[in-house]
Amino acid sequence: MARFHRMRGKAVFYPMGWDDNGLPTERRVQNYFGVRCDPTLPFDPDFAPPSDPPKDPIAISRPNFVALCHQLTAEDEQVFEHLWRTLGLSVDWSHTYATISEQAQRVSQRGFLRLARKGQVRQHTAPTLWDVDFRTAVSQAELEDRERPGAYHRIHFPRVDAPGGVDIETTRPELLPACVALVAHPDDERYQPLCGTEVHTPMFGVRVPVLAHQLADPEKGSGIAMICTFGDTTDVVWWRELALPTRTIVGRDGRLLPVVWNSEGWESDAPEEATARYEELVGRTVKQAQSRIVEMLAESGALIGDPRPITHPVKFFEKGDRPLEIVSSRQWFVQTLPLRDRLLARGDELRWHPPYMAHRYRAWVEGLNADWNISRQRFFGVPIPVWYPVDDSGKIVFDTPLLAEEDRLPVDPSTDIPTGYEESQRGQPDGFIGDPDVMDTWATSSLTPQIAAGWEDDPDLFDRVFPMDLRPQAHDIIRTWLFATVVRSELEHQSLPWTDAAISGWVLDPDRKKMSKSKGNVVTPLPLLEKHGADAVRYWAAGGRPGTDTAVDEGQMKVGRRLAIKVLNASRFALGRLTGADGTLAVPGAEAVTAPIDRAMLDRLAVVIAEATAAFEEYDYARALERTEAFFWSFCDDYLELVKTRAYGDASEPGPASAQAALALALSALLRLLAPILPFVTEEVWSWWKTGSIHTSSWPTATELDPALGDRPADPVSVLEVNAEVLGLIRRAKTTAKRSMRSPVATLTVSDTAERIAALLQAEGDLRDAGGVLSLVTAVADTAAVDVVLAGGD
RNA sequence: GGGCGCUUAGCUCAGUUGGUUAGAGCGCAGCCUUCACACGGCUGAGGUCGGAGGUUCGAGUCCUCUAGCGCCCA
Repeated sequence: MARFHRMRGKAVFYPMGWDDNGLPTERRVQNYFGVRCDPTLPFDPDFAPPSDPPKDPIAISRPNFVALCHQLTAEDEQVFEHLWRTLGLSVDWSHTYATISEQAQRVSQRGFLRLARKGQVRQHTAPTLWDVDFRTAVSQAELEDRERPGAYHRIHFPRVDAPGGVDIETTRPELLPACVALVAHPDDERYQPLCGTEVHTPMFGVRVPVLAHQLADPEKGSGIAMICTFGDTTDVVWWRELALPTRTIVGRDGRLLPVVWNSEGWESDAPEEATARYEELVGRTVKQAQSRIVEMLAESGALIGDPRPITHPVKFFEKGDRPLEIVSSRQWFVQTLPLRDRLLARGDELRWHPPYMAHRYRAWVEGLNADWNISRQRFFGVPIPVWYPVDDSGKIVFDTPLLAEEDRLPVDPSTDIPTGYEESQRGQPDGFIGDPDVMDTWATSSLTPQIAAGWEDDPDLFDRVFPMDLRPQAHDIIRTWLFATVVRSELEHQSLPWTDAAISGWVLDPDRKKMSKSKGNVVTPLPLLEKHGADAVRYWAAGGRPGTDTAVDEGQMKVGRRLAIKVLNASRFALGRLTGADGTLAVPGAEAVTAPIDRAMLDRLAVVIAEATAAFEEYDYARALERTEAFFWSFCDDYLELVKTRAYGDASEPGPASAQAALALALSALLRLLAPILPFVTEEVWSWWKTGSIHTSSWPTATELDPALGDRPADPVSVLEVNAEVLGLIRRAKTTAKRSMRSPVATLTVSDTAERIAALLQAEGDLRDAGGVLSLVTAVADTAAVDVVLAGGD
């Protein structure tokens, strides 16, 4: 697309960006060097990673860890740049950016501070999706559901003030100590009498109310559920809407936290039993705690019947290995829920390629259920540019954060000092403390248009390129990269960040399976580029229509290579005819095109140019290529064969001059039509007879053929098509007779309509030469027929 | 459960507003090597368009229902 628009005369701004901050880099660094980050350790200026990564990771300080991240991403970027250059991406490498660079950090932190001052990013303590292995919060956009085995456990809750009780069913019995209420649907007659009463949690003796809420599903389990803080996102909704207390038992490491029963918030009518029971659970992982509590529930008689196995969707961090927990923690949130309508309008305003991808965006925005949590408890990322005062008792005052000044950016609050303080006051009473978190990687990559365009650093560039024209990306990150970028642009500039989004599919393995490291079916591009050549690989890639997944197909790469070689050979022929006896190029002017068949070929070419141009304008490079390629093959197979003999003639004769002029016009246009897809072979051929790069030449237009075609309308019956058809029949006759294509035809008899016969005879000489026809007989008839009598036949 | 996409020759896919015998490439078969191309050329065989019903003079192409596959969201 960049090459097409550049040839159309635009100054194309096409930077490359490396998104190198974030978890994937951390994980790669851990595995590559055999280290892990322990932020409590001091910086070791002499640390060097061992040459062989040890089995047990070495704990290193955060600055050491971050240094290794920078080192490895720099190496990886070299590899990628080499790859993209080999592939022939026409990137302006002088505008390369990286999301961890100082400039990107400055933009990212500035973006954060602008929102913070407007109150559009705020911190508060809230139930947060939490990965217990990575020990970080994650956002709604990073969730995925995975089907996992589980079981419904039926548990009896006795009433407090009356005999009897109620059975609930839960897949998370280990959260029983965190139960804060039971809930049933308000219309569920079975439980209406219970609503407003209290029950005891079994074994822990905690009084919890029975409440009604429309989200309780009468069909699910026994129709009444226990609300725990927090088992899933529905618990969070109930907790918020029913104003329930919080009883947190799952820690950030995924293990059960200590609880003092009968202390405030943990009131129990059976504190001794609760303490004894909980003793057995504390410190265990969620999974371990579950098996133990089920045993205890069975012993105590509270478990009714056997657990009933089911398979159900469980929420995971997309990069995680264990189910997410929900913990209450202090995080920074970008407001997205109040923006929903504006974001939907922006989605409608954006031009999507293909258009149906707009549905993905709409579904995502309509389904938003939480503001965007951008705090991450990780190490390699852009720091949140905030400190907090510490009061005289040593307590952190979160409500009055100290925002960094914009002219100081980028800052790292863990080493930099807020204005008005001294380093000695860090962590001290009446001092300050830095926010320890970094931002979600999407919080920075959502600003890539601003980073690339030099927002506030280069106003001239920014004015010229923002909003941009095109975001190219795959469909899996519509809800993250695309969505987040729209959010930030809306908040900061009240506009779309780009007018168009071209959404690609995935590259699948040769068996049409999704590539994954764990399956071991990853195909890397460089060996394919080395084996088939960049033009060939690009040809295959260009066949992947927008939005459609495409399997790696070496067969298609071979076809692409054949096309490239064909371009070389056809060009060699055409240019050979345009070279005079003295070896210099001699191209007759366009007005020399007089032969009807030459004009017919150019008529077709004019249509192809229009079609390819329209397709590229719609970002449909696949269609543009298809149209051009189809024309090119028939150009070679039929037109070149028909005019070959004439083209060898003397340029001072009208016939040869017409053919040569037409060849030059067609070759010039064809090379340029193919240049965006096959940049290397077209540039090579261009250099044989033109000055300058084909990639800065002008895109072909139908009007450039006007000097040859005039304003004459295209013939209703194409001289080229009729003659190509008859030539095909001659070839068939020769093939059937197992004769060489050069063997002569004694008599060719063609019967057809007067119109088609007339068209045929417009190129009689060419047809005779190409088919080796000694005698041509034509007849006007209602039934079309072609009879080929080969000479010297047996 | 809601939504989106796909289902056309052995394989991968085109078929734009419904209109003459449904196209391409790969693969397959056969033939052809001086004069652009054997890292080739030519020719050929092979589908009635997932299924059912409907609208229409006419449907792969519009509508309804239905099956299977994939994806997104809940």
